[in-house]
Amino acid sequence: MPPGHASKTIFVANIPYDVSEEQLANVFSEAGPVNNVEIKFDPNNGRSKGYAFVQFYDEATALSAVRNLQDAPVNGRNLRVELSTDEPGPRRGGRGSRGGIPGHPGGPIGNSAGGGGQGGGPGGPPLGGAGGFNRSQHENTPPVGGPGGFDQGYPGAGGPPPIPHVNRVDLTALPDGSPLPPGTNPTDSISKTLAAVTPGQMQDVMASMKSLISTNPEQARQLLTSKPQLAYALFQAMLLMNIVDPSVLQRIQPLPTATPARPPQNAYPPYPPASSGGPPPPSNYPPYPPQNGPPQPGGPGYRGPPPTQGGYNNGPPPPVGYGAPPSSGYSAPPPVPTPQSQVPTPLTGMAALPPSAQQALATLPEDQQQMLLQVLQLTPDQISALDATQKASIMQLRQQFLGTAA
DNA sequence: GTTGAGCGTT
Repeated sequence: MPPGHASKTIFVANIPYDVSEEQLANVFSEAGPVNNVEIKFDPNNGRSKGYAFVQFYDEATALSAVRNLQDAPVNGRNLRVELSTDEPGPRRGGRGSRGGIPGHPGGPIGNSAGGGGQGGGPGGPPLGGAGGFNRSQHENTPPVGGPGGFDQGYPGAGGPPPIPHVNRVDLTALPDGSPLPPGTNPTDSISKTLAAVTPGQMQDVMASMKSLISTNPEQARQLLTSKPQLAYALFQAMLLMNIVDPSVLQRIQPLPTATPARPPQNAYPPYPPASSGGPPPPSNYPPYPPQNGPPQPGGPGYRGPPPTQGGYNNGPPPPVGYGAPPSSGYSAPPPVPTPQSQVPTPLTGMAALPPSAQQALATLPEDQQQMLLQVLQLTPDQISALDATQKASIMQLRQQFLGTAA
């Protein structure tokens, strides 16, 4: 590398064997947007070699990571963090397009790992999904919002001293909420706010929240319960970004007797927000990095069994996707009727559908069947009350399952 | 435990 030109990649050693790339990404997203994480594995035993390369989008962030995350404790070991000296071998870059991720041990990690707490990328195709991070080794457009989570100081620039490795959020610095203009409701206000946020900013916020949750869960809990509007906004953002499947909503039980911490006015508003003139949500979210699909044992990329992750995600995996979206790219999450309002569960049942639609539905998991049934049986009045994005989603589903959009 | 891999060829 040219002299004076620092690397965007840092070398991280002393990583516990059971830490996943996602977890590392969480840790290092503290310094700024992370482009790629590669833990090196021993091909013979599938075990982590205890070191990794973390690539950022720019040198300043890499330096910040070295400064701020030096000796950061992760699962009981203190990370050693340095700028990486050597570039990866000459094989990188030019070659890797022949059916699969070349050589990368994307397998042993990334299925149920990670602080996200939800396995299986909902938006991604069930097979052959892209890796968890941007796999490109070359110049990559950094996320909007630019580098840096904190302390972009260069060495010697008189920056602040490295901060300790615990996320601290000054809860008192946040407003409890601001009064809404008359005639607006919290739901729309949140939607509008989200619509004004760029995908890059959204990703930054998500990364920060994930990081907080994994490093300081108790404070994350306090934050979310004391600012329910934030919790709502984050969840809606996750829907927009395809991080969670809308069917998750149907599995959320309303708390029996709610804690006092609830959204400011009415109880949890339904998603999507009912009519009202709010602008449709931004539809340009790239598919959020889906989890690495585990390679098939015996397949080219397989490097042995994944290291077991402690404690995350022991529940059943969520269903993948919503049944076979026909086209590529982002499609807005189909509106999910919530139990508490609007769709009075007109479960006329499968019988009301044409046989072909019944067959298609039968291949889906139970909860998706129910969701689709509801969507497919919306009345024209109900549909016309939705915004354009949602209508489009419904039309697409109806076209797919009923053969007609009307 | 501490600086990255390896079937192939348009």
